[in-house]
Amino acid sequence: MGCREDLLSIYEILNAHFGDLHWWPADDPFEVMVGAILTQNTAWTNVEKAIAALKERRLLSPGALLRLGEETLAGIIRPSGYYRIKAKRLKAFVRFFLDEYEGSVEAMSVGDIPLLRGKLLRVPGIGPETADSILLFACQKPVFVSDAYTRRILLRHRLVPEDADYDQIQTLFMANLPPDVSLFNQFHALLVQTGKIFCRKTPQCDPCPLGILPAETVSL
DNA sequence: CACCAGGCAAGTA
DNA sequence: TACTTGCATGGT
Repeated sequence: MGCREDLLSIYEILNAHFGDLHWWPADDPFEVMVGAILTQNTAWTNVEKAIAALKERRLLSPGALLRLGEETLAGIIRPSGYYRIKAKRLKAFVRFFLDEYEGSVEAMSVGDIPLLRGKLLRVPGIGPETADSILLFACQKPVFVSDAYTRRILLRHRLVPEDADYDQIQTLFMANLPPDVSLFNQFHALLVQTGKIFCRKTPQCDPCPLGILPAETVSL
């Protein structure tokens, strides 16, 4: 009854149901990082509008964003919500990215993971999930990304206690799965996809442990 | 109309 | 340390 079997079982079920989701939806690693900041507590459809607005103006590059005024940037990313604070966060991240790595994802991806994660967490506006999303989806590091859906799904399946925090949930996955970038990528994508459809906040699937995943699925 | 969305940081006690 | 609140648009 180890949780390892549960996690592998969930993965197999969801993977069979949804197939390859090939995340992150972006054209290049820098767009991944920008998207990771813009999607904080925000519906992805809103982020798409903001990304599109940046692309239309050819502003989706570290240099362009560095030169752009914060107020101007805020106006452009307005549809993503929290636009003033996100403009500040994007500017802070771009300064970090250029100062430390000259805007090179390859340069950033050299060196050990805990050190890089620590540096990302020092950038104002980058917390655990945003840092881990950048590490996994932009830098291709074997880091598991947890999020609100991951937490909710595990809670409703009673696989973690109510008070489990981000790091505990991340550790649960990383201690029980091989450190494989493709696996972590697909697993996170599957959890988000599942969450959007079967594990929303209000719809009536309250503390029900098993009705969440697709019908023929679970037997945990 | 109310509620939610792929968080994070600052304020309070 | 442990809660609480602000940030904000667009979809259901």
